[in-house]
Amino acid sequence: MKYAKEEAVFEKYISSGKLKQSKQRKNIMQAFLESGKHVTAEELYNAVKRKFPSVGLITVYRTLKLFCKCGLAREVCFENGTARYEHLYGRQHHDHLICSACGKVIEIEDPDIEKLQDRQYKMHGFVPQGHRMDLYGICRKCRMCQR
Amino acid sequence: MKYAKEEAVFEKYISSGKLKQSKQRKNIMQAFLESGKHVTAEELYNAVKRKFPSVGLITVYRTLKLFCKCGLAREVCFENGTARYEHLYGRQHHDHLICSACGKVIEIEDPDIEKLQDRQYKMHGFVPQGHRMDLYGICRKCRMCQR
DNA sequence: ACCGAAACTGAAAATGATTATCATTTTCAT
DNA sequence: ATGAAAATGATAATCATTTTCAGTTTCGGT
Repeated sequence: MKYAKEEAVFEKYISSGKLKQSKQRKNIMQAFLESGKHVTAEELYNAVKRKFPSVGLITVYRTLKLFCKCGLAREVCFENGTARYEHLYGRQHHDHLICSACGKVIEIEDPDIEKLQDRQYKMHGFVPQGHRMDLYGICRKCRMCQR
Repeated sequence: MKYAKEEAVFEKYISSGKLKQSKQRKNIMQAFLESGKHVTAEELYNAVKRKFPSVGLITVYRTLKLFCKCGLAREVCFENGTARYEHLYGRQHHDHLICSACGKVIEIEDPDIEKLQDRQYKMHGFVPQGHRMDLYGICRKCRMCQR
């Protein structure tokens, strides 16, 4: 029961709507919780298929949308036109520092920036919901190798 | 010659590569420079077509990519899978405050946040290239109307 | 445990945005 | 003016994602 809390969140969401449980959803959830920082629908599909070959890509898409609705995940899209899903629950919120050359993504946290973001929300009369911040640059290694 | 500087940037880029000028590119550029904050390729296509019905959507796509390469524009994608192009030249850099309910986008600037971002770049040994920050929330108006 | 309505699934087809192909036209240095 | 190189635009292709729909599963009420 490693992910009891996450499962509870999902089950609460399921029962609050008129939704139903299914083994597919359980399998997809398990694979998602074990996955790394930012998964593609397709990547998650491949991970699930290793253990449960019967699930379909379509169901993975649908289930990821559910995760977003219940607050377990968030959809973010980096450069190319493919959506990635990020964990929202049980992991620290973080921003991204991305190397434009090699594509490496470093997760960063900065409480001071968060404070200033809150200031912006207040100034404009917004209720904060969440944010994303991606810093693009060139990492040390790529800078050394010239190209 | 309202946009002389922007045109100069583009021409410099054109001549530095082995590229060529064309009336389509001029027309698309004009429409882009007159456009609002964040245009879709399709929106720009429609704007251009009003004055120059002969240009094709494909050329608009290609030309927008050129604008990105020469530093006049930047591609950003918000929620849905459609890319939007943002002015990079001759306009202040800005971040986004987005209402999740009505979709309104407010442009914000905060020098203090920029400073902290630079600190992050330094801490990780990155050379800064640019960033994007999107703050999601609910605006005052949407909060009032309950839904 | 059984039943049936409602929800879920997965395959195939549809969609929407973007890109590749290619024959034709345009640009530009000579 | 000429010709090579690049640009254009129509069509077709691609890629990620969504819709459709017939068959399957879930679950509350019996």
